[in-house]
Amino acid sequence: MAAVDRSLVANLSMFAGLSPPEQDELLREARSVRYIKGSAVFDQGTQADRFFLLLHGHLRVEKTTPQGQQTVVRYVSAGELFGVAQAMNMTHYPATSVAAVDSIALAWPSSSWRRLIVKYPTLAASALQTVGSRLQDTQARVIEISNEQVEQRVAHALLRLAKQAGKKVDAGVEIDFPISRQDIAEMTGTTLHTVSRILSAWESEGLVEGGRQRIVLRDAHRLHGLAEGDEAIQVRRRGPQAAASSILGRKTSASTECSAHASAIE
Amino acid sequence: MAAVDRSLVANLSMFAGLSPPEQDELLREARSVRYIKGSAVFDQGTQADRFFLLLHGHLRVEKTTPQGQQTVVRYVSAGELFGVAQAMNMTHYPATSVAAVDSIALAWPSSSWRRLIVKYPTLAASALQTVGSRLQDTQARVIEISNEQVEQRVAHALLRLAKQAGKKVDAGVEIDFPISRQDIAEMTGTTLHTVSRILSAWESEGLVEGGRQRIVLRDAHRLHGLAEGDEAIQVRRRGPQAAASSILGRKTSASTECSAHASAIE
DNA sequence: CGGAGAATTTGCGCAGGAGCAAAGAGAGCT
DNA sequence: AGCTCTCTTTGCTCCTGCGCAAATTCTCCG
Repeated sequence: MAAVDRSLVANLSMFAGLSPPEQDELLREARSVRYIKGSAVFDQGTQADRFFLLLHGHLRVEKTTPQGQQTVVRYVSAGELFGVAQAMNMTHYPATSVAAVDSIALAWPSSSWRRLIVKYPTLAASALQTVGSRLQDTQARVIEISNEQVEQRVAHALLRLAKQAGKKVDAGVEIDFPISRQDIAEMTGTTLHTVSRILSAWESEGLVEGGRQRIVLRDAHRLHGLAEGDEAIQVRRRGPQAAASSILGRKTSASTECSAHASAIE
Repeated sequence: MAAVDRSLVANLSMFAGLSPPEQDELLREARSVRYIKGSAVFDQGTQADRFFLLLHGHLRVEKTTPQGQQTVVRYVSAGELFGVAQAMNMTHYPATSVAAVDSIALAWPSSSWRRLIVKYPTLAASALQTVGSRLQDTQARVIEISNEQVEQRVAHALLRLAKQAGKKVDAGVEIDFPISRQDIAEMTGTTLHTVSRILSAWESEGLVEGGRQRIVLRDAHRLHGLAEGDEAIQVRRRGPQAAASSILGRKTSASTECSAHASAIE
C-alpha cells in the first residue's frame, strides 16, 4: 500500500525524537483510513484493536451512560493520538469517536503497541504526555462544572474550542467544524435550551454570531471576561453589585489568540 | 538511610515485570519519606522535582483555582504512583497532595524518570496505565456531575471511597480516613450544607452512620440503588415520572471504512 | 476540667436552570 | 422547487439546591 509521506507527520511530537528511517518504519505499519462526516471511527464498548493518529479533520469523542445520557468528552484535532485504550491496558474503547467533518487517520494494530514502545521509547513518552494533558483538561473541566455558573462554563468551552480549532474570519474567530447547541450543552453539563438562550443573549450583545451548527466569536476578550466571572462584563444579571472594581491583578492579556488552521499539536 | 524491603513493593503492578535484582536497584534510587497527618507532600504550582509511590496511608489531592475555590481531585491509597507530573512533561505539580493520615511514600528524583523508563519499559507502561485509569475516573466524574442529582453523586462518591478505602467494621463499612462533609462536597461539586442534609436524611433512614470526619456505610446495597437513580429506593422524592427515558442517542451513519488509500490529505 | 475552635446540623427564602411545549428557520434531498 | 428533517429559538412554570445565618456538638489543648 502506498506509503504515507513522512513529511506529513515528521513535525508531530510523536515523531519528533525519531530518525527519518525510523519514522518510515513506524509509518509502514500503519494504515491510512478515511472517515466521512458523521461516521464513527470506533464505538464505545467495542474491542480496542487499533490506535490512531488523526491526520486531518476533527472528531467528537462522546460517552453514553447505560441510561442513555450522552456527554461530549472532547474534540480531537489533527496531529493528536487517540484511541490508545490498549496502551492503558483497557481492552475496549471507553468512548465513541465520530468524525465531525470528513477526516483521515492513521491506524496501527493495538497488538503492536507493546513492541513499538520498547523499540521507540519516545512513543511511550508521547502517549504519556497526551494522556496526561488530557487528564489535566478533564480535571479542569470538573472544577469548572463544580464552581462556575452555566454562562461562565459555556464561555470557557467556546474559548477552548476556538483555541483548539479556531479559524480566523473577518467577523472574528470561527469554530472550524459543525457544532450544535446540543453538543455545547453536552460539553458544559447543561441543556441545549439554556445554551441557546445564552448564545442568543450574547449574539444580541455582539459577543458572538451564531448559525446552524456554526459559531463565530466576535469579541473573544469580553468572552474571556465573562468566563472569568468578571462582574463588570456580566451581560444579563443586574444585581445591585456595587461595581466593585475587583481588580485582583488578573491579567487581561488577550491570550485568546487562535492558531490559524489545524496544525494543532502546540 | 534504611533500605526499603523489596517484599513491601514486589506485588505492586509497578514492580510486577521486574526481576528481584532490578527491583532492588530501582528501590536503591528512592528515598522513603514520612508525612504526618495534615502535612503536604507537595504543593500545587511548585517545581515537580520528585515522583512518588505511596507505601502507607492516604493522601487527599486537591486543586485550588486562582479565585480560591478548592476541589478534591481524588484520594491516593497505598500502592499508587503519584506526583508523576514530570512524566507528563509538566514542570510543576498541578495539584496539592496532603496526607489525610500519617503516611509513608517512596520518592524518586524526577530527573531520573527518563533514564528509568528506557531501562525499565514496564515503568512507562505502569505509569501510562495509572494515568489512564485516572483519566477514566475523572471522565466518569464529569459525566456524573453533568447528569446526576446531588444525592446520586454523593452516593456514588461514598461508594467509591468505600471501595477504595473501606474498612469492615461491625456496623458496616467505614471510610478508613478522616473525611469531612466539606471534603465530600468538594468531591461532588456541591456545598457542605447540602451534603450534611443528605447524610442526615440517610442516617435517619439507617443507610449510613456519621460522625465527626467519619462515615460508616451501613447499607451499601440501598446506597447503590440510590446512586443509580433507582426510583424504588429513592428516599425523599416521590414523583411518578414514568421512566420513559427515550434513549435515542445520535445516530451514526455507517462508517465508510474505505481502507488505506494512502494519498492522505486529499 | 473548662474553653475555643472546628465541624456539623438546620431553618428559610430565593433564583438559576431544567422541563415542557411549540413555533420558526435552514439545509439537504428528490 | 417543494418537502422534510434537524436544529434552534423562546415562553412559562416549577423545583432543586445554593446562600445566609445561627445554633449545637465534638475534640483538642492548655
